[in-house]
Amino acid sequence: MTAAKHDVFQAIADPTRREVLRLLADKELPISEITSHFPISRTAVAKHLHILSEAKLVRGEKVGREKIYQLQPETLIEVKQWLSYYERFWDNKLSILKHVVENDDENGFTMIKDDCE
Amino acid sequence: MTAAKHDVFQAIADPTRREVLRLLADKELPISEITSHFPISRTAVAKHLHILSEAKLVRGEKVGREKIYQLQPETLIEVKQWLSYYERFWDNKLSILKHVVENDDENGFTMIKDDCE
DNA sequence: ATAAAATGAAACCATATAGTTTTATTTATT
DNA sequence: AATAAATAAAACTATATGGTTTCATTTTAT
Repeated sequence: MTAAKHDVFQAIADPTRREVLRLLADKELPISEITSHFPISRTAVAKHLHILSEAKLVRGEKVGREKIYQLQPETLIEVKQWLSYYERFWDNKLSILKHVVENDDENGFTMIKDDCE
Repeated sequence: MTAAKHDVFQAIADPTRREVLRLLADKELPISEITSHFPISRTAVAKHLHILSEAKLVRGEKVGREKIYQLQPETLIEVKQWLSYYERFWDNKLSILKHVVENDDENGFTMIKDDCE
């Protein structure tokens, strides 16, 4: 197959699309419901869904008059594989922790120590 | 800190920039050398490096008349963290293997089974 | 002291991106 | 049968992106 116009990396580059993926991770949803979570038009959301669809991150099925989208999470494995090349640089967990702490307020994560039994 | 114009996800969206990261993973290089690996102008490469720099994926240091760029791999941890949210969908290795096999010729990877002792 | 090397910076260009509004089509509902 | 709901498709817009060429600056070399 020839490479599609949008690949996974481009697809996840947009913050709105990443939010859409998060939504669909919880459950499959029709376009209108997805739209209700964003301040943009339904048409704009539909376009994002097309891009996600091209990248195979999401799959849409027409049911009655609505089109229901669901996450296709396996595709993200491509990203994981790409990342794995760089894991050698931080396969020691300390470097990860260091980075996370240093960027605590930037990344929108609240960090909780994993093994605080 | 306010979000920079380019974040990690946008930075890695471009194939050329991903190749640049690969190059720098091996060793730090000056702009001109990086350029020699691509069919585009030095100026274009410099721009890519600026974007990677904004995203903190690389760091450039001026040494004499050249500017030497090196990889800043910790930043990729942000991507790993983002991905981890979806790991629950394929934390069973079979689904990963399934995906990899099905897309063998598309992703340019040769897969070797990990634990084939 | 000049010339060459390496980069920086500016101006420009074509296309892509992310959004809009408008119009049409399909499918329920009443 | 008529209306409302959900989406599809098209046309348009502003800005971003990825590239170019040209000119200036800084730093070796000869």
